[in-house]
Amino acid sequence: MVFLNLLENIRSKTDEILEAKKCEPVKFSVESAKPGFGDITCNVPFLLSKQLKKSPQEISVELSEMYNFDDMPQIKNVESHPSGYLNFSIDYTKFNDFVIRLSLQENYGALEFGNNEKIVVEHTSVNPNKALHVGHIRNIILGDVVSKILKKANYDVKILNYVDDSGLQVADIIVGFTELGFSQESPNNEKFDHYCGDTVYVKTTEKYEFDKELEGKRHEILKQIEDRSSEVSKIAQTITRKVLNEQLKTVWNLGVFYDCLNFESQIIHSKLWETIFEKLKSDNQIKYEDKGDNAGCWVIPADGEDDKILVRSNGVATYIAKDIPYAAWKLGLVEDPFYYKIHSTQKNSQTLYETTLEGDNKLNFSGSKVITVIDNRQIRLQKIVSGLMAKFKEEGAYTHLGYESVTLSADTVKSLGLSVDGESAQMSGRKGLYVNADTVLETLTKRVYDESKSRNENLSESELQNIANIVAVGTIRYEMIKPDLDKIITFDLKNSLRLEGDTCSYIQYSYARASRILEKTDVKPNFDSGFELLSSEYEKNLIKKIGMFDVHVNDSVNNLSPKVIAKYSYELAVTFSSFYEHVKVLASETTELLNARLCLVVSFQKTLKTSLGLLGIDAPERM
RNA sequence: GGACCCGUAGCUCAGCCUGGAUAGAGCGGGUGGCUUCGGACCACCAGGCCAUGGGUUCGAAUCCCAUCGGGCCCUCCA
Repeated sequence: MVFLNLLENIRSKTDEILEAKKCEPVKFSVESAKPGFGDITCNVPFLLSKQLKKSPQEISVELSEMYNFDDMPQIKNVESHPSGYLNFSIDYTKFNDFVIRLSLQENYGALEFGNNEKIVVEHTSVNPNKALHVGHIRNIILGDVVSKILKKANYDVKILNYVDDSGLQVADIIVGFTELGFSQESPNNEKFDHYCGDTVYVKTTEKYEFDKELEGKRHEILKQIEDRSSEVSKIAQTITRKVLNEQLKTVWNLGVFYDCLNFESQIIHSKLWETIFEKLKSDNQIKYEDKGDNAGCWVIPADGEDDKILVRSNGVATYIAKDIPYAAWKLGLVEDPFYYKIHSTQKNSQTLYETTLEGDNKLNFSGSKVITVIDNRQIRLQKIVSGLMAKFKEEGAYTHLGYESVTLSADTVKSLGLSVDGESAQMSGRKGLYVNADTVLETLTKRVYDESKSRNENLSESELQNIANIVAVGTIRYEMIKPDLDKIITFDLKNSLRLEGDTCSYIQYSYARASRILEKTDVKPNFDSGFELLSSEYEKNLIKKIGMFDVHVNDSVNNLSPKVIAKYSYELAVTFSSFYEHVKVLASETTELLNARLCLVVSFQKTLKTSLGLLGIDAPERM
């Protein structure tokens, strides 16, 4: 810990001073200061004003004289600002060494939050009847980045993907195959998931409009899918597996990997529901209605809102009856009915497991905490589930990480040959109103490839491909992580191709520039020397920014907020770019200064790489 | 009818959780900077009653309430 340490030490010093002054305890803040107000700032004088019956200014002056930094050489002094704040200044002749040395460590920025506690992150969870589109990408990237951040905070993270292979959406494409005679092989080597989503699904659901008999078939088909011995069920198995495998390829291309796949069909067959249903009954969490609108149903009582029906009057469970046992399973509340087998080896060579009902291999993918990443349209359902889970385990063990959806801009809708009223449109699989993830990645990769080629004459084909891939993936990830979870992303194909300004490629470019500096000199950075020579504003700003990495990791873990790391990465890159422009490293006057600056450049690179790594973004040496 | 989310510069957004000093970025507009560690850049200018109205507070973009705009959810569908 670097900057966090300073903040905590100042906080405890302040606490001691308050105790010595016999003040009532107050909840004050110690945080990084805005430029022009020292390096670290504390608002405690404001909060004591009433209690001590003095002005914040007076208190500030008084307190500022009571600090002693003998045991904190990184702090130069504290000043009372006329506004009332206490402003602390860093002694960079000491702080530099501290930051640069620590930033070289492998686990720089790592924090102790989790105690290696097991935590389950579930994300993706897409019906295996279509290709992934940009809306799914937000879910996948958020889930992936949250997992990485939790790992950084020392949680033992297990990543799950729930494969919803038995719903109506799957039934729809099976209707297409069995009733409308769509070929079970995709034409012209088209990616199979694209074929199912773009052609079979759209065409089949289109037909429902005119052919009500066909629409009736989907329920019949759905029933047959759930009967594992039926011919239709076997076809559905084959088809959904094929689609899933294509979806996984897309996901792997984005650098996302899982530990285990859970199939909904197996959860249904596992009798988990029956177990949990009995448990709910015996714990009086649900009630049987014998009169009123819901007569004959089992319902979950919800205060304020309508009760949620769990089992219909005909005895058939509703869809929420799939989510509840799954949630309980993830939390390890029920005996695990599954065995595990290897599904595949992922692109990063990590083994991917899947659940199975036969076999003898037992593994454990449950956690004492669970985070489920699903968009906010499901917030009502998720509230019910987490409410129920809180009855079985402590409050907060089951967390729904929600976010707003991705819509398409009017221009992008137009480019799909469709029209829309207004500025943007919700995506719709049925209407063919979506942009596939593969398409976005391909378009972006091509754009970056061209850009990079025009800037570099002497790069080989494979180097160009590699750069294009790294920058394209980074760009998609960055755009999905950067906005607040509560903000709707309006996806615009053209806009997403931007490579200037606050974009991933800007950040990556700063890394590539740093690489070039190191490449152009024969001097090997020697970290045994002191770094007090780094004293210009640009150098100090960069060191401070590097040192503040842990503050942002801390913030992002505490709030489950991936965007904090995106913002930090950008700020770090901006600070370096300014340094780069104003401090000519290779033109340093003395060898000592040159060495110190080279070390700073290395320190920056390592930190940026680690920070981008949390976002699942690679840093290229050249681009 | 009920629940949740959003509203900050021409546009896209950060800051809001945890109230405090001068409300920050990017794009777009206007200047300036390559005898260059790579211009996917840097430096600067213009552009804001932080949706509106109340309240709490010594102090509100930030907390509370109401209103207005926009979105989204609420079926014995999945």
